[in-house]
Amino acid sequence: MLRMRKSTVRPPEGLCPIGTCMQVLGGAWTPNIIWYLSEGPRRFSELKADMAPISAKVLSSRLKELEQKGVISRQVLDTSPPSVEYALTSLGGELVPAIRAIAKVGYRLKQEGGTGRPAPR
Amino acid sequence: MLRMRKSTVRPPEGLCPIGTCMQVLGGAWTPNIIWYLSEGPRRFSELKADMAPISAKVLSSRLKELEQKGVISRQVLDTSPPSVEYALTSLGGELVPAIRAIAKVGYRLKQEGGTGRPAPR
DNA sequence: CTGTATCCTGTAGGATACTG
DNA sequence: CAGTATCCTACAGGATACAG
Repeated sequence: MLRMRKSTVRPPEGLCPIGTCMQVLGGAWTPNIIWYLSEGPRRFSELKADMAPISAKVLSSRLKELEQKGVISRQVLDTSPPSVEYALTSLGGELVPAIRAIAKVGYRLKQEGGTGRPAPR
Repeated sequence: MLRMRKSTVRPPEGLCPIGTCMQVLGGAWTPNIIWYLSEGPRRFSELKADMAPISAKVLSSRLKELEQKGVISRQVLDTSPPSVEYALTSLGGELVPAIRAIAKVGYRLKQEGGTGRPAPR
């Protein structure tokens, strides 16, 4: 259900700095995770709910990756039942402007829908 | 050769604006294309060379997609042999800051390499 | 030079079931 | 609740060959 478009997101890395970062937000849902965490810390199930049809497996692995890269932090709260809170690290916070920039253009793109005005050279 | 990491890049779109834009720069190499075009118009073979091991097929389809979305323009110059010049449209130009933001964080990410300082809450 | 047509493969990620 | 373990498959994209 909900087949998602795939794409390779790892150009050689040496070419330009893009690759490096795309490795971070290249994964499916990754930008969304950052997005939602930018509004404040959030628990696993909350994120899961936020992101509707994401599978636990994928959410879990994206979170693990991001944690390992120092983009988010994971804190186990010893409540019962146990809950885990994820939050952006300061490094992760730096991604937010980038994400917002992307989102901003996303809007325009959706509006213009492919008008394709020639470049203003 | 040069196996590239794949990832789905199309979260439901309704969730947050990210999806919309990730559809644009989600494809492999796509950010790089924008990146190189941001330095000025460029021909097919130049881009191909810029991006080293990209296959003609992929470059071609990415370019076609981007053109269709109004992000780049394609102009056939009637030289002999014929050459084609690609350039960012004004809309495409708006992607550049986003890309740069991504690139910027890319550097940091590479440097810090996963220090993972806890969030400053 | 600028692509398109095929064929083939790896792998991201969905579904589902199960654990602490 | 917060995951992990399996199994499975669609599809992005590499290689190669060919075309205008």
